[in-house]
Amino acid sequence: MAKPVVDRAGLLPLLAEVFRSHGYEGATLALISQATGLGKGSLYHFFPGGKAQMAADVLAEIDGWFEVHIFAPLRESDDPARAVAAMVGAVDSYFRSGHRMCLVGVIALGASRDTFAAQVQDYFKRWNDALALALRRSGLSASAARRRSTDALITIQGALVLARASGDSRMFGQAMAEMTTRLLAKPD
Amino acid sequence: MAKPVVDRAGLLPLLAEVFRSHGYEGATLALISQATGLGKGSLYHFFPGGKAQMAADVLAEIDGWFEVHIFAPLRESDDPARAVAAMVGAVDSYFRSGHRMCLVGVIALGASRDTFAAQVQDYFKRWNDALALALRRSGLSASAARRRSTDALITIQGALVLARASGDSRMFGQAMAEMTTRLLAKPD
DNA sequence: GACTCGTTGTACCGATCGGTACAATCTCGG
DNA sequence: CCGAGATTGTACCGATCGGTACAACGAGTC
Repeated sequence: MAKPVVDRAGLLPLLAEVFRSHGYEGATLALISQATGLGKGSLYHFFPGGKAQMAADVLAEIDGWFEVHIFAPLRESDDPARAVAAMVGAVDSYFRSGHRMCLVGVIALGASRDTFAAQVQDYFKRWNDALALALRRSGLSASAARRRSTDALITIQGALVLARASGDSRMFGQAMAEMTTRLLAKPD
Repeated sequence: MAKPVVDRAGLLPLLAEVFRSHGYEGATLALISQATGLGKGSLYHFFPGGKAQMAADVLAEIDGWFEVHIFAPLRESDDPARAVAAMVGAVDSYFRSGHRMCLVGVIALGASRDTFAAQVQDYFKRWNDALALALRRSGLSASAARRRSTDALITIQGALVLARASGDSRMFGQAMAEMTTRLLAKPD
Protein backbone atom coordinates (compact mmCIF):
# COMPACT_ATOMS: atom_id res chain seq x y z
CA MET A 1 0.00 0.00 0.00
CA ALA A 2 1.91 2.98 -1.22
CA LYS A 3 1.09 6.58 -0.45
CA PRO A 4 3.41 8.26 -2.92
CA VAL A 5 2.24 11.85 -2.73
CA VAL A 6 -1.42 11.81 -1.96
CA ASP A 7 -4.04 9.31 -0.97
CA ARG A 8 -7.62 9.33 -2.14
CA ALA A 9 -8.74 11.76 0.55
CA GLY A 10 -5.96 14.19 -0.24
CA LEU A 11 -7.04 14.06 -3.85
CA LEU A 12 -10.46 15.59 -3.29
CA PRO A 13 -9.29 19.14 -2.52
CA LEU A 14 -7.23 19.18 -5.69
CA LEU A 15 -10.20 17.98 -7.71
CA ALA A 16 -12.39 20.56 -6.01
CA GLU A 17 -10.16 23.40 -7.16
CA VAL A 18 -10.22 22.16 -10.74
CA PHE A 19 -14.01 21.96 -10.77
CA ARG A 20 -14.27 25.31 -9.05
CA SER A 21 -12.20 27.15 -11.57
CA HIS A 22 -13.26 25.37 -14.73
CA GLY A 23 -16.78 24.15 -13.99
CA TYR A 24 -17.85 20.56 -14.52
CA GLU A 25 -17.79 20.71 -18.30
CA GLY A 26 -14.56 22.68 -18.43
CA ALA A 27 -12.74 20.33 -16.10
CA THR A 28 -11.29 17.94 -18.66
CA LEU A 29 -9.51 14.79 -17.64
CA ALA A 30 -6.32 16.28 -19.04
CA LEU A 31 -6.69 19.23 -16.67
CA ILE A 32 -7.50 16.97 -13.75
CA SER A 33 -4.58 14.73 -14.56
CA GLN A 34 -2.26 17.72 -14.64
CA ALA A 35 -3.61 19.23 -11.42
CA THR A 36 -3.24 16.00 -9.49
CA GLY A 37 -0.11 14.67 -11.14
CA LEU A 38 -1.94 11.40 -11.66
CA GLY A 39 -2.48 9.58 -14.92
CA LYS A 40 -5.86 8.38 -16.08
CA GLY A 41 -5.06 4.93 -14.79
CA SER A 42 -4.75 6.15 -11.22
CA LEU A 43 -7.69 8.48 -11.54
CA TYR A 44 -9.98 5.69 -12.69
CA HIS A 45 -8.55 3.43 -10.07
CA PHE A 46 -9.68 5.80 -7.32
CA PHE A 47 -12.85 6.89 -9.08
CA PRO A 48 -14.20 4.00 -11.17
CA GLY A 49 -17.24 6.12 -11.93
CA GLY A 50 -15.11 8.64 -13.80
CA LYS A 51 -15.64 12.35 -13.83
CA ALA A 52 -19.17 12.17 -12.51
CA GLN A 53 -18.04 10.29 -9.44
CA MET A 54 -15.17 12.69 -8.88
CA ALA A 55 -17.59 15.60 -8.86
CA ALA A 56 -20.10 13.76 -6.69
CA ASP A 57 -17.40 12.83 -4.18
CA VAL A 58 -16.07 16.36 -4.11
CA LEU A 59 -19.57 17.69 -3.51
CA ALA A 60 -20.01 15.16 -0.72
CA GLU A 61 -16.76 16.24 0.89
CA ILE A 62 -17.74 19.89 0.69
CA ASP A 63 -21.10 18.99 2.17
CA GLY A 64 -19.33 17.20 4.99
CA TRP A 65 -17.11 20.19 5.69
CA PHE A 66 -20.06 22.53 5.90
CA GLU A 67 -21.98 20.07 8.05
CA VAL A 68 -19.17 19.96 10.60
CA HIS A 69 -18.04 23.58 10.53
CA ILE A 70 -21.25 25.45 9.81
CA PHE A 71 -24.50 23.50 9.92
CA ALA A 72 -23.93 21.60 13.14
CA PRO A 73 -22.68 24.64 15.11
CA LEU A 74 -25.73 26.57 13.98
CA ARG A 75 -28.04 23.78 15.12
CA GLU A 76 -26.37 23.12 18.41
CA SER A 77 -25.21 26.49 19.63
CA ASP A 78 -26.97 27.92 22.66
CA ASP A 79 -25.88 31.42 21.70
CA PRO A 80 -27.48 32.18 18.32
CA ALA A 81 -25.76 35.53 17.90
CA ARG A 82 -22.38 33.93 18.37
CA ALA A 83 -23.30 31.05 16.10
CA VAL A 84 -24.27 33.46 13.34
CA ALA A 85 -21.06 35.42 13.77
CA ALA A 86 -19.08 32.19 13.67
CA MET A 87 -20.87 31.19 10.49
CA VAL A 88 -20.03 34.46 8.82
CA GLY A 89 -16.42 34.11 9.86
CA ALA A 90 -16.22 30.55 8.57
CA VAL A 91 -17.88 31.51 5.31
CA ASP A 92 -15.55 34.44 4.75
CA SER A 93 -12.57 32.25 5.46
CA TYR A 94 -13.82 29.35 3.31
CA PHE A 95 -14.49 31.54 0.31
CA ARG A 96 -11.25 33.44 0.85
CA SER A 97 -13.09 36.73 1.21
CA GLY A 98 -14.71 36.31 -2.17
CA HIS A 99 -11.75 35.07 -4.16
CA ARG A 100 -12.89 31.48 -4.10
CA MET A 101 -16.00 30.36 -5.88
CA CYS A 102 -18.78 28.22 -4.43
CA LEU A 103 -18.61 24.90 -6.26
CA VAL A 104 -22.17 24.04 -5.36
CA GLY A 105 -23.36 27.25 -6.97
CA VAL A 106 -21.15 26.75 -10.00
CA ILE A 107 -22.58 23.28 -10.50
CA ALA A 108 -26.12 24.55 -9.99
CA LEU A 109 -25.70 26.99 -12.86
CA GLY A 110 -23.79 24.68 -15.20
CA ALA A 111 -25.04 22.34 -17.87
CA SER A 112 -24.64 19.34 -15.59
CA ARG A 113 -27.01 20.72 -12.99
CA ASP A 114 -29.51 17.89 -13.35
CA THR A 115 -26.92 15.24 -12.60
CA PHE A 116 -26.19 16.74 -9.19
CA ALA A 117 -29.52 18.43 -8.52
CA ALA A 118 -30.29 16.32 -5.46
CA GLN A 119 -26.95 16.99 -3.79
CA VAL A 120 -27.14 20.69 -4.55
CA GLN A 121 -30.68 21.01 -3.30
CA ASP A 122 -29.90 19.12 -0.11
CA TYR A 123 -26.87 21.29 0.62
CA PHE A 124 -28.79 24.54 0.49
CA LYS A 125 -31.81 23.11 2.29
CA ARG A 126 -29.76 21.90 5.24
CA TRP A 127 -27.90 25.18 5.44
CA ASN A 128 -31.15 27.14 5.32
CA ASP A 129 -32.77 24.91 7.92
CA ALA A 130 -29.82 25.11 10.29
CA LEU A 131 -29.57 28.88 10.04
CA ALA A 132 -33.31 29.35 10.42
CA LEU A 133 -33.25 27.18 13.52
CA ALA A 134 -30.53 29.30 15.08
CA LEU A 135 -32.45 32.46 14.28
CA ARG A 136 -35.63 31.08 15.77
CA ARG A 137 -33.78 30.35 18.94
CA SER A 138 -32.75 33.97 19.05
CA GLY A 139 -36.40 34.94 19.34
CA LEU A 140 -37.54 35.32 15.75
CA SER A 141 -40.79 33.84 14.53
CA ALA A 142 -40.56 30.83 12.27
CA SER A 143 -41.43 32.82 9.19
CA ALA A 144 -39.11 35.71 9.98
CA ALA A 145 -36.28 33.30 10.72
CA ARG A 146 -36.83 31.54 7.43
CA ARG A 147 -37.00 34.81 5.56
CA ARG A 148 -33.74 36.09 7.02
CA SER A 149 -32.04 32.77 6.58
CA THR A 150 -32.93 32.57 2.91
CA ASP A 151 -31.86 36.17 2.48
CA ALA A 152 -28.46 35.32 3.95
CA LEU A 153 -27.87 32.42 1.57
CA ILE A 154 -28.94 34.60 -1.33
CA THR A 155 -26.53 37.31 -0.25
CA ILE A 156 -23.63 34.89 0.05
CA GLN A 157 -24.18 33.38 -3.38
CA GLY A 158 -24.90 36.72 -4.99
CA ALA A 159 -21.86 38.34 -3.46
CA LEU A 160 -19.68 35.55 -4.78
CA VAL A 161 -21.14 35.95 -8.27
CA LEU A 162 -20.85 39.70 -8.30
CA ALA A 163 -17.38 39.74 -6.80
CA ARG A 164 -16.21 37.34 -9.47
CA ALA A 165 -18.01 39.12 -12.27
CA SER A 166 -16.79 42.56 -11.24
CA GLY A 167 -13.31 41.39 -10.40
CA ASP A 168 -13.74 43.23 -7.11
CA SER A 169 -13.68 40.96 -4.10
CA ARG A 170 -14.00 43.84 -1.65
CA MET A 171 -17.73 43.87 -2.14
CA PHE A 172 -17.87 40.38 -0.69
CA GLY A 173 -16.67 41.50 2.73
CA GLN A 174 -18.95 44.49 2.62
CA ALA A 175 -21.92 42.27 1.77
CA MET A 176 -21.05 39.86 4.57
CA ALA A 177 -20.99 42.71 7.07
CA GLU A 178 -24.35 44.07 5.99
CA MET A 179 -25.80 40.59 5.95
CA THR A 180 -24.68 40.01 9.52
CA THR A 181 -26.37 43.22 10.62
CA ARG A 182 -29.59 42.15 8.96
CA LEU A 183 -29.41 38.68 10.48
CA LEU A 184 -28.94 39.96 14.00
CA ALA A 185 -31.29 42.94 13.84
CA LYS A 186 -34.21 43.19 16.19
CA PRO A 187 -37.38 41.47 14.99
CA ASP A 188 -39.22 43.85 12.68
CA MET B 1 -32.46 38.09 -50.33
CA ALA B 2 -34.58 35.45 -48.68
CA LYS B 3 -35.79 35.60 -45.10
CA PRO B 4 -36.93 32.02 -44.72
CA VAL B 5 -37.72 31.85 -41.04
CA VAL B 6 -35.43 34.17 -39.17
CA ASP B 7 -32.92 36.86 -39.95
CA ARG B 8 -29.75 37.45 -38.02
CA ALA B 9 -31.43 39.60 -35.37
CA GLY B 10 -34.13 37.04 -34.76
CA LEU B 11 -31.42 34.47 -34.24
CA LEU B 12 -29.92 36.08 -31.16
CA PRO B 13 -32.77 35.26 -28.73
CA LEU B 14 -32.64 31.62 -29.76
CA LEU B 15 -28.90 31.54 -29.20
CA ALA B 16 -29.34 33.29 -25.88
CA GLU B 17 -31.63 30.56 -24.60
CA VAL B 18 -29.18 27.86 -25.61
CA PHE B 19 -26.32 29.58 -23.80
CA ARG B 20 -28.52 30.27 -20.81
CA SER B 21 -29.56 26.69 -20.31
CA HIS B 22 -26.33 24.94 -21.25
CA GLY B 23 -23.63 27.47 -20.46
CA TYR B 24 -20.97 28.46 -22.95
CA GLU B 25 -19.10 25.18 -22.85
CA GLY B 26 -22.25 23.10 -22.84
CA ALA B 27 -23.74 24.90 -25.81
CA THR B 28 -22.38 22.71 -28.59
CA LEU B 29 -22.78 23.62 -32.21
CA ALA B 30 -25.04 20.60 -32.60
CA LEU B 31 -27.34 22.00 -29.91
CA ILE B 32 -27.25 25.46 -31.43
CA SER B 33 -27.95 24.06 -34.86
CA GLN B 34 -30.92 22.16 -33.52
CA ALA B 35 -32.31 25.11 -31.56
CA THR B 36 -32.12 27.45 -34.53
CA GLY B 37 -32.94 25.00 -37.27
CA LEU B 38 -29.88 26.23 -39.11
CA GLY B 39 -26.96 24.16 -40.33
CA LYS B 40 -23.38 24.99 -39.59
CA GLY B 41 -23.09 26.64 -42.98
CA SER B 42 -25.69 29.24 -42.14
CA LEU B 43 -24.43 29.68 -38.61
CA TYR B 44 -20.92 30.46 -39.76
CA HIS B 45 -22.31 32.65 -42.48
CA PHE B 46 -23.99 34.88 -39.89
CA PHE B 47 -21.26 34.53 -37.28
CA PRO B 48 -17.90 34.11 -39.01
CA GLY B 49 -16.25 34.26 -35.60
CA GLY B 50 -17.95 31.05 -34.57
CA LYS B 51 -19.23 30.25 -31.10
CA ALA B 52 -17.27 33.02 -29.43
CA GLN B 53 -18.85 35.63 -31.66
CA MET B 54 -22.30 34.18 -31.11
CA ALA B 55 -21.87 34.51 -27.36
CA ALA B 56 -20.35 37.98 -27.63
CA ASP B 57 -23.19 39.17 -29.86
CA VAL B 58 -25.78 37.68 -27.53
CA LEU B 59 -24.16 39.41 -24.57
CA ALA B 60 -24.18 42.66 -26.52
CA GLU B 61 -27.84 42.29 -27.31
CA ILE B 62 -28.67 41.58 -23.67
CA ASP B 63 -26.61 44.58 -22.69
CA GLY B 64 -28.56 46.67 -25.14
CA TRP B 65 -31.87 45.48 -23.76
CA PHE B 66 -30.89 46.35 -20.21
CA GLU B 67 -29.52 49.68 -21.33
CA VAL B 68 -32.85 50.65 -22.88
CA HIS B 69 -35.26 49.11 -20.40
CA ILE B 70 -33.39 49.41 -17.12
CA PHE B 71 -30.22 51.49 -17.08
CA ALA B 72 -31.47 54.50 -19.02
CA PRO B 73 -34.76 54.79 -17.09
CA LEU B 74 -32.82 54.69 -13.83
CA ARG B 75 -30.50 57.44 -15.01
CA GLU B 76 -33.14 59.68 -16.46
CA SER B 77 -36.13 59.28 -14.21
CA ASP B 78 -37.10 62.27 -12.12
CA ASP B 79 -38.94 60.02 -9.67
CA PRO B 80 -36.36 57.64 -8.16
CA ALA B 81 -38.90 55.60 -6.23
CA ARG B 82 -40.87 54.93 -9.35
CA ALA B 83 -37.70 54.18 -11.30
CA VAL B 84 -36.64 51.61 -8.74
CA ALA B 85 -40.08 50.03 -8.75
CA ALA B 86 -40.00 49.93 -12.54
CA MET B 87 -36.59 48.28 -12.44
CA VAL B 88 -37.79 45.59 -10.07
CA GLY B 89 -40.80 44.96 -12.28
CA ALA B 90 -38.68 44.74 -15.41
CA VAL B 91 -36.19 42.44 -13.69
CA ASP B 92 -38.90 40.14 -12.42
CA SER B 93 -40.45 39.98 -15.84
CA TYR B 94 -37.12 39.51 -17.65
CA PHE B 95 -36.05 36.66 -15.42
CA ARG B 96 -39.54 35.17 -15.52
CA SER B 97 -39.87 35.38 -11.75
CA GLY B 98 -36.75 33.36 -11.23
CA HIS B 99 -37.29 30.67 -13.82
CA ARG B 100 -34.89 32.20 -16.29
CA MET B 101 -31.19 32.39 -15.61
CA CYS B 102 -28.98 35.43 -16.00
CA LEU B 103 -26.67 34.68 -18.90
CA VAL B 104 -24.16 37.28 -17.78
CA GLY B 105 -23.92 35.57 -14.41
CA VAL B 106 -23.70 32.14 -15.98
CA ILE B 107 -20.85 33.30 -18.19
CA ALA B 108 -19.12 34.97 -15.26
CA LEU B 109 -19.00 31.66 -13.39
CA GLY B 110 -18.13 29.44 -16.32
CA ALA B 111 -14.77 28.35 -17.65
CA SER B 112 -14.90 30.93 -20.44
CA ARG B 113 -15.18 33.83 -18.05
CA ASP B 114 -11.90 35.41 -19.15
CA THR B 115 -12.99 35.61 -22.77
CA PHE B 116 -15.97 37.78 -21.88
CA ALA B 117 -14.66 39.39 -18.71
CA ALA B 118 -14.77 42.91 -20.11
CA GLN B 119 -18.35 42.66 -21.32
CA VAL B 120 -19.48 41.09 -18.04
CA GLN B 121 -17.70 43.66 -15.92
CA ASP B 122 -19.10 46.53 -17.95
CA TYR B 123 -22.64 45.22 -17.68
CA PHE B 124 -22.64 45.10 -13.92
CA LYS B 125 -20.76 48.37 -13.55
CA ARG B 126 -23.23 50.28 -15.68
CA TRP B 127 -26.15 48.75 -13.84
CA ASN B 128 -24.62 49.57 -10.48
CA ASP B 129 -23.81 53.13 -11.54
CA ALA B 130 -27.28 53.77 -12.93
CA LEU B 131 -29.02 52.43 -9.85
CA ALA B 132 -26.72 54.30 -7.48
CA LEU B 133 -27.41 57.50 -9.38
CA ALA B 134 -31.16 57.03 -8.99
CA LEU B 135 -30.77 56.35 -5.29
CA ARG B 136 -28.61 59.43 -4.82
CA ARG B 137 -31.30 61.48 -6.43
CA SER B 138 -33.72 60.15 -3.87
CA GLY B 139 -31.65 61.76 -1.14
CA LEU B 140 -29.12 59.11 -0.21
CA SER B 141 -25.46 59.92 0.24
CA ALA B 142 -23.11 58.70 -2.46
CA SER B 143 -21.74 55.93 -0.27
CA ALA B 144 -25.14 54.80 0.98
CA ALA B 145 -26.50 54.79 -2.57
CA ARG B 146 -23.59 52.70 -3.76
CA ARG B 147 -23.96 50.32 -0.86
CA ARG B 148 -27.65 49.76 -1.50
CA SER B 149 -27.17 49.51 -5.21
CA THR B 150 -24.51 46.84 -4.90
CA ASP B 151 -26.68 45.03 -2.38
CA ALA B 152 -29.52 44.99 -4.91
CA LEU B 153 -27.41 43.48 -7.69
CA ILE B 154 -26.10 40.90 -5.24
CA THR B 155 -29.62 40.02 -4.20
CA ILE B 156 -30.78 39.62 -7.79
CA GLN B 157 -27.92 37.35 -8.76
CA GLY B 158 -28.05 35.40 -5.52
CA ALA B 159 -31.79 34.92 -5.74
CA LEU B 160 -31.42 33.55 -9.27
CA VAL B 161 -28.73 31.13 -8.14
CA LEU B 162 -30.61 29.96 -5.08
CA ALA B 163 -33.93 29.67 -6.87
CA ARG B 164 -32.30 27.53 -9.52
CA ALA B 165 -30.33 25.46 -7.02
CA SER B 166 -33.31 24.87 -4.76
CA GLY B 167 -35.75 24.33 -7.59
CA ASP B 168 -37.96 26.84 -5.80
CA SER B 169 -38.57 30.00 -7.80
CA ARG B 170 -40.92 31.45 -5.19
CA MET B 171 -37.98 32.68 -3.19
CA PHE B 172 -37.06 34.92 -6.11
CA GLY B 173 -40.22 36.99 -5.81
CA GLN B 174 -39.83 37.12 -2.06
CA ALA B 175 -36.25 38.33 -2.39
CA MET B 176 -37.25 40.98 -4.92
CA ALA B 177 -39.89 42.30 -2.53
CA GLU B 178 -37.49 42.53 0.40
CA MET B 179 -34.87 44.09 -1.81
CA THR B 180 -37.29 46.78 -2.91
CA THR B 181 -38.08 47.60 0.69
CA ARG B 182 -34.41 47.92 1.48
CA LEU B 183 -33.76 50.08 -1.58
CA LEU B 184 -36.54 52.51 -0.76
CA ALA B 185 -36.08 52.62 3.01
CA LYS B 186 -35.31 55.87 4.73
CA PRO B 187 -31.63 56.75 4.95
CA ASP B 188 -30.16 54.96 7.95
C1' DG C 1 -32.41 32.57 -69.36
C1' DA C 2 -27.83 33.71 -67.82
C1' DC C 3 -25.52 36.17 -64.06
C1' DT C 4 -24.91 37.41 -59.40
C1' DC C 5 -24.74 36.92 -54.71
C1' DG C 6 -26.68 35.75 -50.35
C1' DT C 7 -27.81 31.42 -48.24
C1' DT C 8 -27.91 26.58 -47.32
C1' DG C 9 -26.76 21.48 -46.25
C1' DT C 10 -23.26 18.20 -46.07
C1' DA C 11 -19.01 16.03 -46.09
C1' DC C 12 -14.98 16.38 -43.93
C1' DC C 13 -10.89 18.04 -40.92
C1' DG C 14 -7.63 17.49 -36.90
C1' DA C 15 -8.02 17.79 -32.03
C1' DT C 16 -9.76 16.45 -28.00
C1' DC C 17 -13.33 14.50 -25.32
C1' DG C 18 -14.39 10.70 -21.48
C1' DG C 19 -13.40 6.11 -20.90
C1' DT C 20 -11.09 1.26 -21.31
C1' DA C 21 -7.42 -2.26 -21.58
C1' DC C 22 -3.52 -3.86 -20.00
C1' DA C 23 1.12 -4.70 -19.01
C1' DA C 24 4.63 -2.84 -16.08
C1' DT C 25 5.74 -1.41 -11.59
C1' DC C 26 5.70 -0.89 -6.74
C1' DT C 27 4.98 -2.24 -1.72
C1' DC C 28 4.40 -5.18 1.72
C1' DG C 29 3.21 -9.58 4.39
C1' DG C 30 5.09 -13.81 4.77
C1' DC D 1 12.96 -13.02 -1.92
C1' DC D 2 8.75 -14.05 -3.56
C1' DG D 3 4.17 -13.92 -4.76
C1' DA D 4 -0.34 -10.90 -4.12
C1' DG D 5 -2.57 -7.02 -4.75
C1' DA D 6 -2.54 -2.20 -5.04
C1' DT D 7 -1.06 1.38 -8.11
C1' DT D 8 0.72 3.31 -12.21
C1' DG D 9 1.61 5.07 -17.23
C1' DT D 10 0.49 4.53 -21.86
C1' DA D 11 -1.65 3.17 -25.88
C1' DC D 12 -5.87 3.08 -27.70
C1' DC D 13 -11.15 3.41 -28.44
C1' DG D 14 -15.37 5.52 -30.64
C1' DA D 15 -17.73 9.78 -30.24
C1' DT D 16 -17.97 14.40 -30.52
C1' DC D 17 -15.90 18.83 -30.38
C1' DG D 18 -15.42 23.58 -33.11
C1' DG D 19 -14.38 24.81 -37.53
C1' DT D 20 -13.67 24.68 -42.86
C1' DA D 21 -14.58 23.68 -47.80
C1' DC D 22 -17.51 23.60 -51.20
C1' DA D 23 -21.03 22.55 -54.30
C1' DA D 24 -25.87 23.28 -54.76
C1' DC D 25 -29.69 26.23 -54.27
C1' DG D 26 -32.52 30.50 -54.00
C1' DA D 27 -34.32 34.81 -55.62
C1' DG D 28 -33.82 38.93 -57.70
C1' DT D 29 -31.57 41.98 -62.12
C1' DC D 30 -30.74 42.83 -66.61
